[in-house]
Amino acid sequence: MRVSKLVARTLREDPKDAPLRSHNLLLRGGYILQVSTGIYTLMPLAKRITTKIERIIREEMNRIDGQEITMPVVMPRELWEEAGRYEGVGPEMLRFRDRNGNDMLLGMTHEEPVVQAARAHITSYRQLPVMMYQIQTKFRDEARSRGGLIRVREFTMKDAYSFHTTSEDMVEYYNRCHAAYARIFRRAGLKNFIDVESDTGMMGGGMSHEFMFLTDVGEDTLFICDKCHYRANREVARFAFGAASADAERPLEKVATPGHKTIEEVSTFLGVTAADTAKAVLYVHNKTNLVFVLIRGDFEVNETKLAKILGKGELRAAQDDEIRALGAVPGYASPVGLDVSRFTLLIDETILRSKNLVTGANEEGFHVKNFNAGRDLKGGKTVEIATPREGDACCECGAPLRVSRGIEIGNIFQLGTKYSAPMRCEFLDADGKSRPMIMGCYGIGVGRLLASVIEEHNDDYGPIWPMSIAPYEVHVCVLDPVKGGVGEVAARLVGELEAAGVEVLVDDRNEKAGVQFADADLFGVPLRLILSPRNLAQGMVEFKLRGQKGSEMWPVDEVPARLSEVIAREKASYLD
RNA sequence: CGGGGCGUAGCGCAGCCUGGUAGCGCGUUCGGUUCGGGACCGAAAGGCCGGAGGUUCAAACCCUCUCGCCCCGACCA
Repeated sequence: MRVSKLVARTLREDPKDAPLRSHNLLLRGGYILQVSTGIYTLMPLAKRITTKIERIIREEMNRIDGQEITMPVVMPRELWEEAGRYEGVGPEMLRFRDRNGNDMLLGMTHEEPVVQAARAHITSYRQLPVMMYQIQTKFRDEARSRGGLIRVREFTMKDAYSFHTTSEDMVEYYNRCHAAYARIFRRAGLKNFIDVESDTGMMGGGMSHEFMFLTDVGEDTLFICDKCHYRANREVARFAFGAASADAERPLEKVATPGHKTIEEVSTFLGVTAADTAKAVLYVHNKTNLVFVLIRGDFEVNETKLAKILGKGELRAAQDDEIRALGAVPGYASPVGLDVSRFTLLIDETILRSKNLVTGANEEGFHVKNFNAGRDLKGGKTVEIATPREGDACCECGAPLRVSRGIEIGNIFQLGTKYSAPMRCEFLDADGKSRPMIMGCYGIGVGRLLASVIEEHNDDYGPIWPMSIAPYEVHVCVLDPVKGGVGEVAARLVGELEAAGVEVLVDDRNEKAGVQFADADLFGVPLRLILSPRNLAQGMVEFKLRGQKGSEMWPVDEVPARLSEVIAREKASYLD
């Protein structure tokens, strides 16, 4: 390919609105073009990279017996009603009508059609297990897309679905897929990633893991134990509680706290710590059910955990009038003295471990001291819905947890029969009995992976693509092509390399060296050859690795052989 | 959905407060001189000032409404 014909305009000036390194470089190098919020065109360089990433994904999926299919982007409402998800999924699913007035939707994930396919084609245990996957466009109408390709609305995703006769078989396959994912990311050149336990979210089902690329610009918060390697997304992270307080329970005592409502105000006013208080957090679940959460003042409620406990439905913070309707007073609320049958009372484990806490008196301007849940509350359900904090003890080994940020580049779920049962995707077992298939599902965001690779591999001048996914293998700069026959030598050399199967990007423009080098840096091709009258007069060509300072001089006629050697070496370093 | 900000030439921006025939840098085109880290000189092309309505003799500029985009948060994976 010639740079003069490459559809990729590089930018000298910093694009605005692109604080993320990957976003910035993708724009400056002409890799992507925004069409709308969270919707991008991938220009030729980016397309070549994603094609290579997809090739790696295909190889690894095929290696674990995957079969590639393509499912539709547009689906009818009826299909999604079969598993009960049409109503369950929120506005992130784009819905519309076709010309006949049928309710349609844009696929954001493909459990329904893949289950339909399995149901239609698989009837016997003899045919199982099976895995089908696709690499295809998804649309999620994100409330807020951001960061270039990191978080978009339309994106290409590899999604895979496996079907099994037993949970054991599914779990075994889940582990194979787990290993395949690690290979995919390593082959794509990514090093700094881990897997974490995660929430299953709208997918539902049992255990799930997310593969996270660790970076400060990540939008997920992860808790990591460096001692036992427990690691989990904030949404599911657990931690070990300290020993229960052995203090003697003192009698309840009402104290005046005029104008002091927040935990910080109350604890400061009374001269205690936030950990000596019990915080009331009120929610409304499914529009009518009031949920009263009591948690120690120094912790925050993890709403993902809360939603899981409450089950399906909408969850929002309660309004003041709804709180008053229970007889509680906003800012001075607690379950003490309230009719517990009128709401759902959830008591976090942190409360039960503590004694003599300060909590609301349900009276304007008053709190009570020496609240002890075991003594002062009747009813209520004990739960663990506190979000861990940095330094809290690991739930497995007790060592302090470390916090890190990450970008989710892949996830794997143990779905079980969440979709196969309602959709009657069944097989006949050896006893002739009909049973729902046990499923797993596995996703990788291709664009996110690309963006993550840049985040990991770049310098001030541009991306430094790993050879395994680089848009081209070698970038040939031809300085002063009209002088000293440089252009002719370049053409001959490029022809020779291309004939040998090398992917060459050649800068055939009559541009100054600085311009060519700057663009070459933005294109990030890992190997570079520089042809100039100066070098060629000595019969030499300069060879350079992108991102490294030094360079070597190679005799012209040795270039093809030496280059293929380097390419082979580079490629091998990304093989798993 | 809440908070903040921005829409003026392909890109980055000034002009708006204080209304009076639209400007700068980069890029692009043509001619010339240069030629190893974003050269220089000269000429030129390119804008319904996001859209609609209003105020005014006159609106990029003032007012109202709308659409789009960015950042932070909420939400989601």
